[in-house]
Amino acid sequence: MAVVLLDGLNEQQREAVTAVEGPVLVLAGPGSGKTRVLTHRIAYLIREIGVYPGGIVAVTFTNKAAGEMRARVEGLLGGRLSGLQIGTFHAICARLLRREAQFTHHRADYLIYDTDDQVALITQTLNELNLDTKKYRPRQILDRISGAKNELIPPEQYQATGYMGEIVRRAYERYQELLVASNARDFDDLLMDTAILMRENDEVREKYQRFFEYLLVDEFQDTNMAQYELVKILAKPQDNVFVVGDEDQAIYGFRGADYRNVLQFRRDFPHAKVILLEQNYRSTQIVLDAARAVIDKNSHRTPKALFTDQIGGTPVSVFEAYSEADEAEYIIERLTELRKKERLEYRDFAVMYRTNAQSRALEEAFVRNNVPYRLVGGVGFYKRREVRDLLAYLRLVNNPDDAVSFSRIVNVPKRGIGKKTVEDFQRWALKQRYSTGQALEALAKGEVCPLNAGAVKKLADFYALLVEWQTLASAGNLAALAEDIIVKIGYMLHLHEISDRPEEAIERQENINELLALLAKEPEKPLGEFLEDVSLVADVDTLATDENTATLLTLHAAKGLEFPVVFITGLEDGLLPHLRSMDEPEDMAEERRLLYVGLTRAKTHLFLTYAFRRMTYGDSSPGIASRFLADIPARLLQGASAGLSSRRDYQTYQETIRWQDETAWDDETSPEADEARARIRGQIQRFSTRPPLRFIAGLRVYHNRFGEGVVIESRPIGGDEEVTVSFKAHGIKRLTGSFLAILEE
DNA sequence: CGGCGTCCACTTTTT
DNA sequence: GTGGACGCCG
Repeated sequence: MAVVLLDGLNEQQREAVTAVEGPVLVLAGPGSGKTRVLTHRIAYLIREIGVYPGGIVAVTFTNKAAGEMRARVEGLLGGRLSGLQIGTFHAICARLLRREAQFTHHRADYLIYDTDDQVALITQTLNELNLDTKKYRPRQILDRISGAKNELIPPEQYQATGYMGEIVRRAYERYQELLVASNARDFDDLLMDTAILMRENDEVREKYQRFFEYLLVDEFQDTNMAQYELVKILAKPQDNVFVVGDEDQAIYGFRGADYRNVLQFRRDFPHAKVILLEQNYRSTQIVLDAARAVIDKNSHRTPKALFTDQIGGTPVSVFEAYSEADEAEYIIERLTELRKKERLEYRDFAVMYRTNAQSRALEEAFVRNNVPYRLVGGVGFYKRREVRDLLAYLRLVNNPDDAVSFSRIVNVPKRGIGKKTVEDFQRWALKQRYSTGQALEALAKGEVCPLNAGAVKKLADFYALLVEWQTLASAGNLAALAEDIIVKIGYMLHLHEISDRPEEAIERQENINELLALLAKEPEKPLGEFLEDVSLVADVDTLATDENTATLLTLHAAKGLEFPVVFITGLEDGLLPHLRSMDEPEDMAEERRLLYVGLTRAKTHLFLTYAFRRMTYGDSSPGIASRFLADIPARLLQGASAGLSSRRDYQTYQETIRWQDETAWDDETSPEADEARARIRGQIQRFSTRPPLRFIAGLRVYHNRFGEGVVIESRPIGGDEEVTVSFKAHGIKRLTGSFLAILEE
């Protein structure tokens, strides 16, 4: 058996799998088989060491990774495992807090607020405190609160610095009160509350320290302070803690993650065994070299000697597109070509980008060319208005104290409970120290209140509906409950009313049906459990791997994945690196790591693209090649087949890059460096190609409706051209080139 | 109270 | 280019 588990592992991997006792830190480069190490280690612990599965806790970054890990361990051991805990920090904490609810401020059936809920609640808080939400941005306040929670600072311990700090302190205090009153937690609370509970309650802490015998943490570089605190506490007393990470892939700093935890781990566990996984089994040497050239520019890192058996490889292609549409067309062309030439499948291709907004142009091109694709993230299913509405109903049935859900749907569809009524109601509830649910109940029972009779009646009716649904919910059929809600509130009709176009209404209906189907899958599941599942799913989790389609995703979502062919788009200064990161060196380093993560997802083919101009906020702005591009040595690049059409342009491009390579400046921010970079960019742009135009000024053309005309000017749009034509009978029009016939040269 | 028009911020990234 | 927030008016 041991033979099977350790078979095919290299020396370092084997060492990591079998280092059973004490703390272990695995520094794992991309593609070095860390998932393999984790799964084999769990299997090894269970089969060879005889550890009880329930004593093992493995923490992953996404639910999907958790599912995959479980499947792989079960595959190795040949059967289902009960008790083995694999999940995200958030999911594991959520469960623990339910079990230990008696020691916390929340009931066991508390619910989890996502980002949108948080914004709604903080907005309510700010309004209550008479703070202008224009001046104090809800998102900003939430960021500060989130930062505090990540550092395990509850509102009462929050030290306000400055005027803004005082605002945050007051908002934090009230926001937290409202959360508790709604019996809800936000994502950060799951971690903070668990960590504080562990710190303060000896009995509970010792119970879990005993219970969690072996702790394994994946993506350790992306843990924040609260998570690391949990690791430290739960590792004791045996300190059987096994963490796997790579500082070069730390990309969640914005969420409070601190890759320095990797260094800190060595200090906190000085006797930890440190194992380096440096052999890469994923990529060609060229891909690795390109990635390395990019990441090497980051200072304060442990250099790693990544190596691969796959010598050489296909050079990395760089392409300057005219526009984002052109960029997308280029991708489709390369994809189609490679699919034929190299017999690749759609699922072998991934297109990555910095921001979700970039997916739009790509999607359009994929649809237009009938290339099947799947989008990870973006405006996810659970973020759709109709889905959120229905979920809010379910949540309110589950927990009538849920203030956010209440204000979301109390008047959706319209039932005559307007803003004024809701405000009065909330003020009264606050004064009486009632939660939302208690206030509704009191109202329905006829308790005196300052609201007028009509308003009371409407609220009482609404409450009666809720009570009815609660009965239905306890009867246990989720799908039946949801259908009853939809019918009683006339939701399908409402969908038509809020939709601008009939197709939109149909789409919304389909989303509702999808949600119903989801509910029908597990009709017996308790409502609370279903809602928790829903609130903890990330968009990455929805990535189904069985379909044969290309994948569109953000660089963040790409972590942990691999594809034979990877396109990284939008390599422009301001996008990657993102404008918002450009003035902080730490943020710039993270942008670089983000690109590094993207580059190292590729097995054999890597395409890097940027656009000469790109639509943002509805108007077009010029783009310049990302400064990161200049860090990749020319010997790894190919321009010719990447659209740098003429040999001369290609050479100039290569020379430019090579020149840069030799004059590597050490001070990244010096004026000289900036100037040099600007010059390179100028040259790259000047000598790169634009798509050749079919239509040039003076050309005589014919249009089916407008008849004969003469071209004034033309510019490329996607694979097509936008042509301005002066027609004999209709004057000047701007139209798509493919609708024009050329009469004569 | 609700409908409609205007203004504006939004685009970093996610559990 | 678009959705959400706000203000005015019926």
